[in-house]
Amino acid sequence: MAAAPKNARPCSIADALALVGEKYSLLILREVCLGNGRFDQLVRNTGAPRDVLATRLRRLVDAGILDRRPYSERPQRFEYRPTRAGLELEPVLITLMAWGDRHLRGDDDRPMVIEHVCGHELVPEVTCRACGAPVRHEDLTSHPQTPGWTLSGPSVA
Amino acid sequence: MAAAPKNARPCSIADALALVGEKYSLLILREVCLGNGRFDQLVRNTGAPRDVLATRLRRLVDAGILDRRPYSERPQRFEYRPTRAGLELEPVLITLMAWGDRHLRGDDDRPMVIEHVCGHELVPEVTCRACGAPVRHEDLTSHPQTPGWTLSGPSVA
DNA sequence: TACTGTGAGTTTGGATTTCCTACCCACTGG
DNA sequence: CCAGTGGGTAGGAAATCCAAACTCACAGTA
Repeated sequence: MAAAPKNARPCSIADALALVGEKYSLLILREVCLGNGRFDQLVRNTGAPRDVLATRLRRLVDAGILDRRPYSERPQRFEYRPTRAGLELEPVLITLMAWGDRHLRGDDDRPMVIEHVCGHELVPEVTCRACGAPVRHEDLTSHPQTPGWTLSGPSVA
Repeated sequence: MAAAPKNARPCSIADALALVGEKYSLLILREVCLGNGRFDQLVRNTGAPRDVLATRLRRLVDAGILDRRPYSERPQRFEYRPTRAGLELEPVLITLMAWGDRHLRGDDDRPMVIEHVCGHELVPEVTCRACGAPVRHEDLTSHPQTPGWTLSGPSVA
């Protein structure tokens, strides 16, 4: 998943996945968002092999999704924290988690529950900013913007 | 990414990614949601090698995310369409696409624009169903539910 | 009848990635 | 001095990916 597939539809989903779609990347981001940004915590909590973790961390830092900051000189120790771009990816994680809770588990064995400041449990909902309505498939119309690509595929081949 | 990492935090994000986190899976779902559910369209539009595509399709059908239905007998031809579970994954794709548009591109070269029935361009926003407020990192508190796992990691090791 | 094309895959063999175990280094606390 | 912890590397085995070729069934044309 290192690079976006070639000759494929140009798409920000593909681009985003090329960055964060590799195995463990989103789990790393999850832990970092939970405040667990140290190497060994990440190893324990994500289950990633140490070398893979080191590679992913470099990539995510390069991509501007994580920030690597020292929390101790002598011995030098670093901790990873989400940048603004990283934090803005959190809603994706939350939405995915809710999907997994709903479709892959019973409603009663969710491994994690998120509480919102409003006092209720967070049930995430993707809405249209303009009208506030929840997004439903039937309410959407897609408009490709790339010359040569129609809704159904490349027009010139 | 075939299976969820072992010894790692139990988590629906990990479970969901074990299903749809493999390379191309989400791009396949994107195309299927756009209505492009035929094998050769998927090959062209996702850029996936044919064998990988065949493997992914089987997996997604088994997982109940896609439905494989004949659209022609003689010759037998099949087409893939999203199930309800698949459609409910669409908001994740849309949120991810918006993130990619914002962070990986200029606002003026988005490859695809989605229009909402309300007449405006869709700008997706993840909100709290209870209070309707957009989800912000600072407003959330996570509560692990699994014995042995705290916020920062396994407590018993 | 033969000839060409299409849809939906499967097969093959090699190139990449990932995984896992072990090791290394710097330091700390006892 | 010793064991332990944080943050990595090294090396080979295992899994995955990829491109291209191949299959099979049928359709259209001539």
